[in-house]
Amino acid sequence: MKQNAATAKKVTESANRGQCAKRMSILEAAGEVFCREGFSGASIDEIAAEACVSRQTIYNHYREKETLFMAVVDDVMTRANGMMFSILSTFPDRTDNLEDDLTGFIFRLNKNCVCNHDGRFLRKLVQTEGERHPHLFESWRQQGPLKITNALAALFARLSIGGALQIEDFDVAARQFMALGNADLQMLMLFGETPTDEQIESAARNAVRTFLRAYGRPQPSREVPTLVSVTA
Amino acid sequence: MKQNAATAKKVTESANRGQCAKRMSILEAAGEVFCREGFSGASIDEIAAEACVSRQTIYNHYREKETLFMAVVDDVMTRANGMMFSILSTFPDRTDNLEDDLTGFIFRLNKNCVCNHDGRFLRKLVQTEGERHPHLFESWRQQGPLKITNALAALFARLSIGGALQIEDFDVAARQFMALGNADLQMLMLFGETPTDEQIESAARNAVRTFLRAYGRPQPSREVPTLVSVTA
DNA sequence: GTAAAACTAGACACCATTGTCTAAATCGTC
DNA sequence: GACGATTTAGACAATGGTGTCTAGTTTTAC
Repeated sequence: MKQNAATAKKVTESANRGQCAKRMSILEAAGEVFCREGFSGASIDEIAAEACVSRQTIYNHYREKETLFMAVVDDVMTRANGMMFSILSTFPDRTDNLEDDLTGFIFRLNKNCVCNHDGRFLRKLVQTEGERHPHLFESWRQQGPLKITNALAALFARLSIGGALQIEDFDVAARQFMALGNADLQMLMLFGETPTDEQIESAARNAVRTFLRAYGRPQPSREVPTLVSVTA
Repeated sequence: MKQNAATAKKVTESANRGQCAKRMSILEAAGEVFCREGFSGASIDEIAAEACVSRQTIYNHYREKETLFMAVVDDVMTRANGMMFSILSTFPDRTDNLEDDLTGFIFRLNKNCVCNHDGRFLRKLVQTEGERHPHLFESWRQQGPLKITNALAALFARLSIGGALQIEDFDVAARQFMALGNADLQMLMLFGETPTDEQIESAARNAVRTFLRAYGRPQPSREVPTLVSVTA
């Protein structure tokens, strides 16, 4: 019995490993082609070639083109949301050196969620196929971007109550934080380019500097030396 | 001779008026369908139906689908750029009441360039077909968004030199101004919704308030009354 | 090694679309 | 009303894509 269970498990695992590799290969290739060509422009043959798989295998795993598309969307959304919340959990706790901590946070957010493959793919997908599949992206919107903004607002509220920031509307501040973080990257992304680490870092620094100029408490550290030198 | 020229002109004008109407009707319908379905997904028959025109007429005016697509892109780009510069010329001159003036400016910019039909169409088009036609959008990028940012930066420089703003990097400030203006609208737009005037107005107000908190000179108008009342 | 399962290559019917062609109809001008 | 230019509807071949089927090959488990 024990052996049976063990072998059975081994069988399915092993069987799945081969299948799973094919499935993942197909999903990845399909994502690439759907993203590049759009749903209508993508052909199954092209996907099969890019996945190094026969066309029939695709039809075996995913009944038809539409099913494959859904699977691709689901896959990338799940991955993107997971990454998003993972990054969100690294929001700074301490309030000493808030500028560097926030800069690091938005750098991570941009690098791993906004500018990376999945993020770009998702945005493009939502734009190109959103009208055609409204229900498909509504769930993502609810549990993705919407929750992110809420979570960010809550974190800003904590910092604000703690006295590190002076924010009246936390939701607005959260959206502005995200917007500022993308300000220097939007144009690059719109034209399909992938920003370098240096560009993302610079964008993050600019964003946080302005954000803190608007919402940070009037920095005492910078004016104290001036006063001292004057009085001296 | 005079009469000849006059009649000839009248003839061509009149002939052109009918043709021109058809052309515009086709361009508009094609834009709609290309935007909705993407290049591959759009069918000539669908465009013809939406333009209330026979398929052959489309082929008479634009030799093939690709030509039609180019014409559509060119048309919308020209119109969008014109509107953009028109709005840009309404950037505030005076520095009394800068907050209201900037709010009005970004309201106009968002309403007529970013959130309107052409703006949304162009962004979607660049995203979906940008990879397929790199040269097509490069010219637009050069003489569109890039020039806008430069112009905005120059205008901020003027305000900054005049003492109304305290900006170090004008290019960064210009990009941040645009980004803040879109902060509250981005999510709506991404999902294909058209923001209401109230939403655009509110977004503009939020954006300018934060922008001025970051870059405005420490507002004297708000503290003067306090000082006066104290001295009184 | 064997048997079952998965994969491959290619042929196939079916359908949608592109772009051409033709004959009839419509429009504007004289 | 007549004429020329434009438009229309529909037929048409050619193409390319989807999804099915089959026969043969490879992989995997035992």
